Amino acid sequence: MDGGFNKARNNPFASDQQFDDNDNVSSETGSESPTSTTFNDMKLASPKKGRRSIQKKVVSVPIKDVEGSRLKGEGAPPSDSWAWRKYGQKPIKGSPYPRGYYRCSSSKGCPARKQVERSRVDPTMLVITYSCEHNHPWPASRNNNNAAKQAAAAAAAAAAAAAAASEEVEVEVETTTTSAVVKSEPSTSQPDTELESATEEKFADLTDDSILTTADEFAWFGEMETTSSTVLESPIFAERDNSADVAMIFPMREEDESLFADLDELPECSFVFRHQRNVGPQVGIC
DNA sequence: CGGCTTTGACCGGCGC
DNA sequence: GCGCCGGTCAAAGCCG
Repeated sequence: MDGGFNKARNNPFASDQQFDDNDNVSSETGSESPTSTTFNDMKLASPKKGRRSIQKKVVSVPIKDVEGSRLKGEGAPPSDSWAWRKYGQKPIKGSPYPRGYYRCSSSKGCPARKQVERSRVDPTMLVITYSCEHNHPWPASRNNNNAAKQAAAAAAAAAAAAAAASEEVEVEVETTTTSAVVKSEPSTSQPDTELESATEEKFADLTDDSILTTADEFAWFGEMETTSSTVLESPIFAERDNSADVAMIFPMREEDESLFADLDELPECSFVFRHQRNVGPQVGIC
């Protein structure tokens, strides 16, 4: 127990408690709008330990969106094409609903996490907080990059799902290596039940839509396509082409070798996507 | 049998 | 210094 906990303390994600202090839209504040999504670059300000940069994103999703996906109890997270393993649940003070803690299980060592709880201000809304770390050491070997990329992809998917899940999304992210803005206009024709496929849609368009480059450090993400092939091939995507302009924007990776060599210095989970009608590129970084 | 959920306990951070 | 609180661990049980 205690030993295990100490190990957890080595996890740069641990002790992100204080993020809430800086995160104005943290679920703790209950100030998030029912359809708001925020994605903040959280930095560990611990004066004692090495700083880690963690991004946190808060999403509010109508519960009806998640019901039928993987509902197995209160606060069940919406399916976002990535595997999340629940590792804890706690009652939160001030909220009648418990908060569930999930960790990405899509790949080993995936750093992505999320917290799911019902909004105390609107019980019909589910507040999902995605978090991912910056400056997380990447696997040195190329082989391991796949896992790392999957981890990043999961985090990216989380952000993408968050963006898609919200009718109105505005995200601003700044990292040590790049800065980006994510905006998502309300998807007027998107049925609530499509939340589950929201993330997939992003990847779907990626396969045949424009692929742009905003930062070469995203090169690794291009390969992620292969790991998400099943998602990319989802028939749902075709339908969405008309209702929203969704595209993942990736740098092409002719220089994979060199790029991966630099992964140690890259933000852990970075991706670029577009989810806005008739608008420019959007970027989500986890 | 492996993976996931549940649940109680533990620890660190923070406020008072 | 103490207590509260949030986040995580890990054992046990469940499920496919």
